[in-house]
Amino acid sequence: MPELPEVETVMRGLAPVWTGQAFTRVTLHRADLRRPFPDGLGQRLTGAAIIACRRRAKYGLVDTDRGDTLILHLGMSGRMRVDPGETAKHDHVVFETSNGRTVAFNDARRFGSLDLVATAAADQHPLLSNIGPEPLGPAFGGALLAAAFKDRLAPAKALLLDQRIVAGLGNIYVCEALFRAGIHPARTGGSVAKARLKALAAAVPAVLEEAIAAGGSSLRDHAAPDGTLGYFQKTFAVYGQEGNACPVCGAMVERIVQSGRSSFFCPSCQH
DNA sequence: CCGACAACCTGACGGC
DNA sequence: TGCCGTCAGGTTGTCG
Repeated sequence: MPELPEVETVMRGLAPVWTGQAFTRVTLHRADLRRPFPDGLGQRLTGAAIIACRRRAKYGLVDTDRGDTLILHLGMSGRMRVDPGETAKHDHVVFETSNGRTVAFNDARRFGSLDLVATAAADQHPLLSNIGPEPLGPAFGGALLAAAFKDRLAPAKALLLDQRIVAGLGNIYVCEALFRAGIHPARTGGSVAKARLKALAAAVPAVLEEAIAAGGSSLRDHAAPDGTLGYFQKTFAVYGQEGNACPVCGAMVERIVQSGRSSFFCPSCQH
């Protein structure tokens, strides 16, 4: 569910609630999500002060003054419920902080995860060590895409989804970025023209920035009554638009399945 | 090394 | 109303 813009929005929402506060209580309602929680997670966090809330790829990182970093992944259905009032079904971990606030990690499908690692070694942790550059950072661009796509027979869709090439893209924003760049999702990486790669290098940060801006505005609205930080409503040009008109040319948006996942595209705009 | 696919788990939705 | 099949934003391991 949450891709880079959603995780970014969640961490920006968490930052003012948590930064500078200490965890006063961490309640675990189960021992695992996708993987077992680290040993002593609750005790190791309790009493620790939060220095920073940040993001790397689709992971949220919470640095503490004990030299530990909590690494959280929202999986497909994870949300952070701020001051939820009552505990709800699938509130697996509840964090209380010294400012009297409560945040519940809710994850119905339990594909999410929590890990606690040394801050200094976080980048070398197996979860993060093989992840490619941030698409909103300086290392991302046409040259990187050209190198990653060169001679590849895998479809462009699969390459953009590969976290080792570029961090944080998921099914939605890959579909949207390919649409903007005019690249058919099934086109092999190696056959994408240089000009299209350049367009793609511009489209990727553009769609992400717009999504973050939309998430930020919905965050200010605090639309969800329980303060849930998760993903936000946004309409997409092609994602989920099968059978609807392409916003650019009016042709009917199509859906194909690649590696078991839906790809949406405009057959007239994308080649 | 590369690419496809099943598996993990629950909920929402459409059809009958 | 209820049951069943299908699908969902991610990641990881296995197989050919």
